[in-house]
Parts: sequence; structure tokens; C-alpha cells
Amino acid sequence: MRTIGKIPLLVITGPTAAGKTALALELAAHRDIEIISADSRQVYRHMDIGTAKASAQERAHVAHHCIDVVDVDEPFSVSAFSEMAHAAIEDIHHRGRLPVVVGGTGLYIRALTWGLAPLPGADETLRRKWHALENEKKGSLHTCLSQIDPEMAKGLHINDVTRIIRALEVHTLTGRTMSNWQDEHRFAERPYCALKLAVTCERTQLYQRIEERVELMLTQGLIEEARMLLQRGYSPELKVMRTIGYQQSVAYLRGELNLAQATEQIKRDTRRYAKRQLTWLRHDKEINWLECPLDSGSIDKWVDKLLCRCR
RNA sequence: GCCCAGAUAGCUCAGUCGGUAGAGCAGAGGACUGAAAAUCCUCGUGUCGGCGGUUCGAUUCCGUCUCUGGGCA
Repeated sequence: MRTIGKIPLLVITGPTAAGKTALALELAAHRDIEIISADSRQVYRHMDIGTAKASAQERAHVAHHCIDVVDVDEPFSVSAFSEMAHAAIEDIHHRGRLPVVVGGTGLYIRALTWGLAPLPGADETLRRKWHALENEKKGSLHTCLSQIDPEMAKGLHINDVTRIIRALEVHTLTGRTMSNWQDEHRFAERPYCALKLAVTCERTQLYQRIEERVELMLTQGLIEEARMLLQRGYSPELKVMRTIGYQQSVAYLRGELNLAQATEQIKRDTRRYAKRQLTWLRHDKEINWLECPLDSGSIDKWVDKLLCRCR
């Protein structure tokens, strides 16, 4: 793999609540860096507490990118993120600083470091049409896909409607099958000289950290924040409103859950989310794992290694 | 102290007219190319409270002990 001459990029990932932000901020204290958030929810304005964004003070110390860039009812996607992040990275590098990607959205990090097939974006009209079709007759989309793109259909469960629709969409919009595009792309791009770190903890400890964080979010006013989003006119039906923490807060505000139930569900769903993140990260062989009580200063070695490797 | 009801998976409980047991939740594992904090799939062995007895065989029936509720004193 050719890395010489490419922009050096540090990536800090890991499951939620493992301490990614803290690590990045520690690094910022004595290195000239800027942070690119790789977090599919921190991009939204007015979702601060529930997404554990770095505070205004923290952001005053280090420049942060890809945070607060869209409103809750605006469309956003991996590709929008990629474009934005690529531009930020290039800019940071040209200003002589080290770009550091920090976040737990695996797909965003993959797209950023391994590229993204040049596929068209979402077509809501098509999606609505197919959803209606599937509702009429369960399994009909999978049958349809197996005629168009049998290879893709074989790898997708009949109930995985999201991906089945995407595959149909790509075929309709490009005239080529999804599996064809994927075979061609294979996440084989390497636009940066990247070093990936993932912070993690022993499972019980991670779950304890999650519990503490959820409690903290609630005392910081997570439910009020959700109320504000509703007051701004955002429908609870929006995909983004189904985000962990907000979904349950809305249910509480509507009287569908009591506070204890809402709290328990937020904790549970966050645990499950962390588990899914770990599943995703586990098979990225480029990742260097850091065990969670991190001794301070340990990250410097990695930065030195990165800079040396990418010289 | 006496009476009653319980004791079965991490939790709540079902069940076995005697042939060593199963749901929900929790949890675990996996998938993932413009919805990704979303979405989708798979996974249930546990001294059936302890010790005796009856029986070819007891988690199930009987006795006893321990513990937990509730009631009466």
C-alpha cells in the first residue's frame, strides 16, 4: 500500500462512552491538531446533550469540523459526510496541522479512509413506492431483487428491506447492479496515510460508563433538549428523531413511558449500540486497540509513529 | 411461636397427571457501500432451594430443614 506523500490522518474510534473525545482533547492540549467528528448524529444542530458533543469551551480550544452542519429535518448521508470531511482534512493539512478523525460511526470512517463507490443518492419517491409494494406483499422486493441482482439478493435477508430497496434503487438509477458496483469498488481506495486507533473497555466496565453517561445526560437536560426539538417543529417521525435518547425522551414527553422506563431503555439501547459498534470495528484489521483506562501520554507514541510512517 | 403461599435460566414466571424443562425480558454473536445512534438476522443446560424417603426412575409425590413473602398471635 502506497502511503508516502499522502496526507497523514489519525483516526480515533471505538464504542460509545469509551473515551474517544477525552483522548482527542488530551492530544490537542500538546499537539497542533484539528478534529473532524465522524459521528452521524453530531452533524445535527440542536442535538447536543444526547450526542455528547464536545462543549463550547472544548471546541474553543481545538477547531472541530463536521459538527452542527445540518438541521434535523435536512437530508444527510455518508457521502455528504465524506465530501465535507475530505475538504476539512485537506484544509487542515495545508494549514500545517494534523487532522484527527474522532467518532464512532463505522460506516463514515470506512467511507473516509477506504473510499465510497460513486453511487447516486437516495430517491425518496422510489423508496416510498417500494415500501408500499412490500407492505402489500411481504417478500416481494426480495423476489424482485433476486431476478435483477441474484448475487446481492443471496446475501440479503428477506426482511432487510432497507438494503433490498437500496440495491433496487441503485440498479434503477444507474442501470448496473449493486453487486457489480461493489465488486468494482471493494473499499479499495486509500486516500490517506491513516493510522487507526480504537478505544475500548472491558464489557462490564463499558456498560457501567454508559449508565453513568446516560444519567449525566438526563441531569444535563436531555429531555428538555428533546422538548425543544419538538417545539422547533420537528416531527417525531423523522429518522433522526429515532436517535437513542431522543426517541425515549419523546415517548416520555407524550406520557408513553415514565421516567424510570425511559432511562432504562436509553441505557439498554445504548448498550446494544455499543455492541453493534464493536461488531463493526472488530473486523477492521487496520485498527490498533487501546484498552480503556488509558495512561496519559500513550497516544503520543502513536502520533509519532504516524508522522514517521507518512513522511 | 402458629398458619398459608412460594423457592425452576441473570430477572419475572410457566410447566412436567413421575421419564432431568420453556416463554418474555436482560444478555451474547453476526450482517452492513448515500437511513448507519438507523436497519436486519441468529442464539436458551439450568445442582428445577438442601437433605432424606417412596419408586426401575423424583424437578414433579411424601417427610424434614433453610430462606422469602403474607396472615394470625
